[in-house]
Amino acid sequence: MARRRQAVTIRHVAEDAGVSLQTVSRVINKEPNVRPAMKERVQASIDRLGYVPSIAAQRMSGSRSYLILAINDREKTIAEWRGRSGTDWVDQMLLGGMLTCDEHGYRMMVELVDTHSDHVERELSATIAALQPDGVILTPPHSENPLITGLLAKRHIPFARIGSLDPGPGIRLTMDDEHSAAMATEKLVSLGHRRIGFIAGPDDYSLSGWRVTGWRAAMEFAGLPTDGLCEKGDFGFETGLEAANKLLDLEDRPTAIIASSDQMTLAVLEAARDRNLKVPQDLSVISFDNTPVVRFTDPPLTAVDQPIAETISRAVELLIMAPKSPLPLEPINVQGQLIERGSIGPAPGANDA
Amino acid sequence: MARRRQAVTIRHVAEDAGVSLQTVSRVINKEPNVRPAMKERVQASIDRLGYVPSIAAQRMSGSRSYLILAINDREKTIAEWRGRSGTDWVDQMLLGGMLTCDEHGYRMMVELVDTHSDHVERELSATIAALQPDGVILTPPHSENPLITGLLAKRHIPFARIGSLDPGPGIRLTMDDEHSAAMATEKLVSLGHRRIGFIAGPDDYSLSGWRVTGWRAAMEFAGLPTDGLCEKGDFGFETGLEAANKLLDLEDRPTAIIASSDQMTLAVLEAARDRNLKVPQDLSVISFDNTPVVRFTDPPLTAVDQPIAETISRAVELLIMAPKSPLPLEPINVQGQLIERGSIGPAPGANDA
DNA sequence: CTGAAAGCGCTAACAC
DNA sequence: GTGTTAGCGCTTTCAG
Repeated sequence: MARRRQAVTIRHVAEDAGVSLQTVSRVINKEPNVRPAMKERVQASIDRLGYVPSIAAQRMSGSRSYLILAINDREKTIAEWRGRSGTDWVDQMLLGGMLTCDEHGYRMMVELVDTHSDHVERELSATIAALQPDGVILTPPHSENPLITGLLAKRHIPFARIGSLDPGPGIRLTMDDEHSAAMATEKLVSLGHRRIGFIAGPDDYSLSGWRVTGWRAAMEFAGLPTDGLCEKGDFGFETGLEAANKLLDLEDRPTAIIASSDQMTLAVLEAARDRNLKVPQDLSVISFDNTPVVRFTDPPLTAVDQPIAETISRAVELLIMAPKSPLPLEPINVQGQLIERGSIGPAPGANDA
Repeated sequence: MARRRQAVTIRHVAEDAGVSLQTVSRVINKEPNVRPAMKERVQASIDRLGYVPSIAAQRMSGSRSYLILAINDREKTIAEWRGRSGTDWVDQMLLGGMLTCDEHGYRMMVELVDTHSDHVERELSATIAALQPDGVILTPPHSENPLITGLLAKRHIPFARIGSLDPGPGIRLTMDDEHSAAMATEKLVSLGHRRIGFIAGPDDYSLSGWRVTGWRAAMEFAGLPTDGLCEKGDFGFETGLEAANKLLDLEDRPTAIIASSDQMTLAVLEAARDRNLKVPQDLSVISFDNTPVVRFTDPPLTAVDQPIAETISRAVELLIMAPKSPLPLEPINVQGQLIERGSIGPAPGANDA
């Protein structure tokens, strides 16, 4: 390959504007101590020459890399891509992350990391050494992996933990899971449902617990029982089906079910079909995620939207600002909305068959 | 921000192994002229110290950046993300691209570029100057934008053009659109259909034309007419609906329709529903793309799968090899498959109402 | 086969 | 306010 050199460097700009490299550097980095007149002259040269700083060189000289790294679970992400499940988590991350990075002259890179591997640390160290990101976004279950958070903290790399409230370093952002679950539950209560089942996510996601808490609190507030009405899955279809079957096989079966992911809700729909239960006439269903698939099921799913794009956008913003303003210590809550579609209705007047 | 330095550099490795920087560099880059014994010693130090080269430094000293850039249409991509349409084009690109990059120690970055803007060149130049990618993947409609291909060629940056057969620089890769369309058509013909409509994509995508060609050829081969049976959309739902309506309003309306995207096929389904046409009893439907949504429609869609992941993977591989082995001049065809689902059936015995 | 020197483009630290 | 100097970590010459 031809040894590619930078077409136009800071040196060219300096010569063109008749100033020192440093002054150009100051203008690029919007540093103070440059007279407006000079600044303008330099900027004019930059524009005319079409100069753009090389991020490699910037990074080399010890400044920022203008790179934000978003880390996702390797196995899960690949499985979703391969299965073409329609989960658009990564897309929404990119939507929120890339656009916000753009605004600040940053770039976002996505990395897949295997949490369960015993060499997470080495893997992550390698990535950090190679890329030198200015900030890292951790998504569950990485957000609560002490090997990862510890490494980042030790390296003094600002990072955000999505879906984690654990004390410790890093910005914590949640999508207000407890409140969302309560909201969904209240909605069903207001429709007259009294037996509302809940399918929780796996324990290694903190938000699984928060959602259960929200559901339970809303149920108790309404004076309704929760015993035996909570099953658990791993967010996937298979386990969702098992959980749904258990709930629907209860003697006094629920007239409504909230499931902690779209895939598990798909399973609820299937379980209902198997029993000739009509949704929403015989069974109301509310989902979590609001991925594209919810509009295509029969009936379309009422779902708690996860504001992924906005959450990542907030995270990016805080990470970029980190050098200037310290990271907030308090968790940040980006609230989700309940998007109503056809899968919920009034509780059936009669009891179950 | 704390001035972050590389934790362990090539210098540490050199000292640890008792050799010169150069030798370490040679080992890293798998260059010849290193005795196996020495190589092993150095590699041992690398492993022990957990050394990873800084890509910034590598890039700086004029070698590779280990970066492949994948460029997508800005407006379209953002619209799809925002609309949560379930299009997983970007995900499939990442699936194929990231994993293949990984294997070779490369990284893939996704960029959104606005083709229709009049400053594409400046925008792209800036990105290239900042990132210095070793290879670029162009997706339609960028693949055929001479401003872009010209710039890349001038800069001697290896690039791949997905979905383009135009002569000129860059590797050309297609998903064999003509053949796929013919295959879909033949399938319908074999089911007894004689009036098979086609909804083409927009003209600024070459592959739109190839698909029409494939359909027309198969129809002619079967001795069937095509007049008035080809409408056009922009891959989106709205225009798909218009096209579907036109076809279904024909006096001698088609008993089968092939549409050039899943979104347009969704529109065909809706148009059929509006007319109380049952799919597949009254109307058979075949789609292009095979995005996640096709499994959730009623009935699920028979679709031509676009092997995006594999195509991007091939492109990445060739791009990475570019310095060693010259880019192939001939186009590369990655063949798609027809995935059969419930939306096709035998042609109705009687004519239309 | 191995090593020493020079420099990539930029910014930090310091002088003026 | 502005310029000068000295690297950052690596690879590329070019010597041995």
